Amino acid sequence: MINKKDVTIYDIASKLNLSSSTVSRALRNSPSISKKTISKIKKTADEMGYRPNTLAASLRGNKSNSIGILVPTVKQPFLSSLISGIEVIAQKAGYNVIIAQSHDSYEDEVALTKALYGSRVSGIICSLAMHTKKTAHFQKFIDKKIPLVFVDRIPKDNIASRVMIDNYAAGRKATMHLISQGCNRIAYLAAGSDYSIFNERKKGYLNALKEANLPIEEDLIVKLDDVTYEDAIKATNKLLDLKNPPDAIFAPADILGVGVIKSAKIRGIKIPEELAIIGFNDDPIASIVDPELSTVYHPSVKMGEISASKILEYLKKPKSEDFMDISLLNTDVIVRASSKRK
Amino acid sequence: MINKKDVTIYDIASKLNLSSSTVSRALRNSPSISKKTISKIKKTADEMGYRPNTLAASLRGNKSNSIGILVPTVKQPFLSSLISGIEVIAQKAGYNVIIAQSHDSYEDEVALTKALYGSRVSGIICSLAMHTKKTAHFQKFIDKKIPLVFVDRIPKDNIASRVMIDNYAAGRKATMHLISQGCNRIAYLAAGSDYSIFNERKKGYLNALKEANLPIEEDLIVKLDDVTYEDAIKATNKLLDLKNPPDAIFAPADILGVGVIKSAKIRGIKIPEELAIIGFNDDPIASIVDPELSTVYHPSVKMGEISASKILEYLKKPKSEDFMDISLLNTDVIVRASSKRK
DNA sequence: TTGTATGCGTTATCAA
DNA sequence: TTGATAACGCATACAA
Repeated sequence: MINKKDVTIYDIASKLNLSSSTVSRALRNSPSISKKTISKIKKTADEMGYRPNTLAASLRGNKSNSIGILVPTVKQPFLSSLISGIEVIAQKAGYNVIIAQSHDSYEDEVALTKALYGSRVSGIICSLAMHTKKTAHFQKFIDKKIPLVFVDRIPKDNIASRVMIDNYAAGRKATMHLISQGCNRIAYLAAGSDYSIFNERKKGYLNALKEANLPIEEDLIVKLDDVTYEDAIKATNKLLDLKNPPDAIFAPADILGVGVIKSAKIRGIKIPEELAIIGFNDDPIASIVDPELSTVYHPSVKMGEISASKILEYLKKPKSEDFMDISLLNTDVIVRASSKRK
Repeated sequence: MINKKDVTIYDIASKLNLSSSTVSRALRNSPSISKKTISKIKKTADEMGYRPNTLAASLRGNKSNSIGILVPTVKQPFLSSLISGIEVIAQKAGYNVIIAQSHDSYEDEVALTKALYGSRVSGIICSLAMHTKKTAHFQKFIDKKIPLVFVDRIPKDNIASRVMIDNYAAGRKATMHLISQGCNRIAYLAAGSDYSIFNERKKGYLNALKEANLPIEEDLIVKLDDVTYEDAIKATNKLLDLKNPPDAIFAPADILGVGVIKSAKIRGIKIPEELAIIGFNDDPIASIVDPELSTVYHPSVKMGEISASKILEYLKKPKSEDFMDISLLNTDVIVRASSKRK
C-alpha cells in the first residue's frame, strides 16, 4: 500500500528522451507531432499508468473542466430529471458536473454563485430560487464571459440565455382544456411568488377565462404558502367549502394536483364529473395516482440536454463573442382520467 | 465589459507592501500573523475583489476540494434525496459535490471512477450499478488513501467503508408484518441481480416464511427484468393469474408497490382484504397513492449525511491511518392502508 | 517536427 | 512575526 507518486509528463518524457512539451502535445493529439511519436508516447503513458492532472491543466488554462448546476433542490422529480439530462451531455464532452442547492433561499443562491465562481466553473446552469428577484449575483459570470444559462425558473431581466417553456401559453392551454370539458368555475392554486414562472401560468389561466367570457372570481384563486402536497390539500378543502365550489381546479404542479385528488376523494367528490383536475409537469406520479392526473408536459430531460449543449457551444466560441439566445420549448396538455369528461 | 484579470495574493501583497506569503497566511488565519495584519489584509482583499483560486491551492496541495458522487441515476427519489443529504453536509464544509451517473452500467461505472480519480476528488461516495460484481476499479482510491464510502448498494467484498441498512432484517420485518396481518401466501417480486441488496431483502423474506412455518412456493417468487412500474404490473398480473394466487405481495421498492396496487385495482381485487401489499423506501409516492402503501422506511437523506460526514472525518485523519467502518442504520415498517388488515 | 523557458496562483520550507 | 524561493503539473510562446 505504498503511496506512489503520480506519473507526470516529465516522467514520460525522460523515459523516452523527449521533452515534456512534446509529450504534452502528443497526449492531446497535436497535429505538429508525428503519428509515430504520438503513438509511442501514448503507449508509454499507458504503461506507466499516467493520469492527466486536470487540476494543473485547469490552472494553466485558467478554466476548470466543470459545469456548475445551481438549483433549488435535487429532490423534485422535474429537477432531478433536468440534472440527469445535463449530466449525460456534460459527461460525454468530458465535463464534470458540480451540483449546488439553493433550497429556494435567495441568500444561499448568492453565496453559491460565489462558490461556483471561485471554483472556476467553465459554465453555469441555473434555475432560480423561488423568491429571487435581483440577479446582480450573476453579473460576475457575464462580465467574465463565463457561459450562463437559466433554465425553467428564469429571471425577469434579459441578462443571459435561457431554456424554458412558454408558461403563459401552457397555463392558457391547460385552462382551455378544462373549459372544453364543460367546466366553467375553474379554480387556480396560486403557488410561488409573483415573480416566478407560476405567475405566468396564472396569467395564462386568467386570459383563457377571459377569452371564454368566463368571470374571474377571486374566491377561486387560492394562494399557497408552499408548493407541497399538504398545502394543496388545505387549499382544496377551502375551495370545496365554498358556497359555490369550483367544478375544476388547475394545479400548476403535479404534486399539487395529487393533493387536490386526495382532498376530493376524501370528500367523496367524483373526479372528473364533479371536479375536473389538471396538474403540471408530467411527473411519474401523475400516471400512477388514481384517477390518473391530466397534466401539462414539461420536457425536463430535454431541457437539461439543451442547457448543457448551449454551454458547450458557447465554450467553443471565441471569448470576444457575446451570446444570448432563448429556447422556448413546446408543451402540450396530456389528457388523463382526472379531467376527461367528454 | 472588460475581462479584468483576477486579483491574486501578489496584488494584495504589493498594495500593502507585504509579501505574498504573509497574505496567504493571513487569509487562512495563520496564528503566526498578527491580528492587526490579518484584519488589514482581509479588508484589502475584500476591497480589491479578491477571490481565492481554489484550483491553484488544489494543485499545490495535490487535492481538490470536491467530493465525487457516483450513483446509478439521480432520477430515483431515494438517490436524489441521498444526494441532497450529501450536498448539504459537503457544502457546509466548503466542498463541491461532483455528480456522475453510471446508469446501472458496469462499464460506465468503471470509466467514471477513472474520470473522478483523474479530477482529484478528495473523496468518493458510491452506490453501485445494479450488476457490478467486481470492485477492482475502486482499488486506486484505496491505494491512494482517498476516502471511499459505499452507500446503500454496496459491494460484497469488504474493501471500504459503507453506509447501509440491514436489508436482510428489513426484508424479514416486512414479511413478518404481512404474516402478522394473517397473510400466508406471500409473493415476492424478485428485482435486481443476485448480487444486489435486493437479494438480501429476498433472503429476509424467505427466512421469515421459514420461521413462520410457511411453505416457500417458487410460483410466488416472480423475477423482474427491471425495477419499473410496468414490470411490477406485469409480474402482478402473472401472480394473480395463478390458480392459487397470493394473498399478499412484498415489493422491494415503492415504485413496484404502486404497480402492484395498480394491477390489483384494475382487476377489482380488494386491498388489503384480498391482497395486502408492502413496498420499500417510503418514497413520497407511497403516501400519495390510493390506498396508501405500507413500506419500509429507508433513511435516504440521513444516509447521505452520514456518508459525507465520514468522508470529511477521514480527510481530517493522517494519511497513514487506515479507515473502514460500517454504519448499519435501523429501518422500520411503516404500516399504511395497503396492508392493514387488523 | 521538436525543444526551451516561463507562468498559472497557491502553499510550504527555510531563513531572517 | 514576516519574507524569499521553490514547487505542484501542465501548456504555450518562441526558438531551433
